[in-house]
Amino acid sequence: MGRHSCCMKQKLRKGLWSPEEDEKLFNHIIRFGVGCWSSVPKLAGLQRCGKSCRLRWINYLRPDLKRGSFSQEEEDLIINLHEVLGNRWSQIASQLPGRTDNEIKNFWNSCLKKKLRQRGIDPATHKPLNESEAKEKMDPEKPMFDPFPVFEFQSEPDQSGANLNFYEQFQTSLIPAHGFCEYGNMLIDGSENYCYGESSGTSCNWSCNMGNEALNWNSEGDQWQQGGSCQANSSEDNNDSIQMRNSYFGGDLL
DNA sequence: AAGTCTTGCAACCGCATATAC
DNA sequence: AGTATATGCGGTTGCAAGACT
Repeated sequence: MGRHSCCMKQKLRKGLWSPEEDEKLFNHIIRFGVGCWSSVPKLAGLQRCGKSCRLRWINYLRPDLKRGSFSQEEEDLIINLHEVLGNRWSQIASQLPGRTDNEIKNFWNSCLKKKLRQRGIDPATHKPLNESEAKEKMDPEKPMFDPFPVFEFQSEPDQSGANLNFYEQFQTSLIPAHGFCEYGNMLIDGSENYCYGESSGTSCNWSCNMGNEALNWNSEGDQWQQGGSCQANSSEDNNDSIQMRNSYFGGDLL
């Protein structure tokens, strides 16, 4: 026996919304704003749970929603973002004004997946299908997409000096040639060479300006700041390499 | 015309995280 | 610090409409 949903507990309405319910919810939020979703149904006179009201507003009633089919630009953007972010629909949606995560998720599942397969691309890995299949056969245990990729950066220059610049290693390792790379809460646009944002929780501040060589990261002692080449602080053990792990869910550097 | 299958979308469910107390 | 409640997210389901036989 599973647990009862909030609607079951309170014998609230479920299923499709009627035009009357839409009107009540819309009018309420236009007049009073969102406030606390759990109190919205009561105040708006609806036999729905707050969760249901929130979803209806976000996915359907919001005035800033863009209606209609996705443009080619939006389609390309979704594919590029999905390659970097995976199924993090809300983050993808945040890059497409007027589109909801639910809408994008549905569009991906019903349309884009098919299109990519027709082009011979595996929608899960964004790699050619035969390559993905071959890898799968070689090692069926190993997932195709590693959600916790580990990147290594050399803080000691190699013989050619090619790794002198820390952020260039960072950029080469993490950022696709074109498209986006998300690192924690930061979003890097690979084509424009910039990033922004800061990680969540207790620490981590970011500001990168790759084009003009500015790079700051400050996380309570562990820090790399720079003007030119990187000053990498490996606080734990002064290893020759710095290992950065991208936390898939939380976004903090470990 | 009627029945079945497929597709697209709206909405629900359960879980994780954030916030309040 | 621990618990309860609210919110946000992604996966999944159910249904209506169109396509197909």
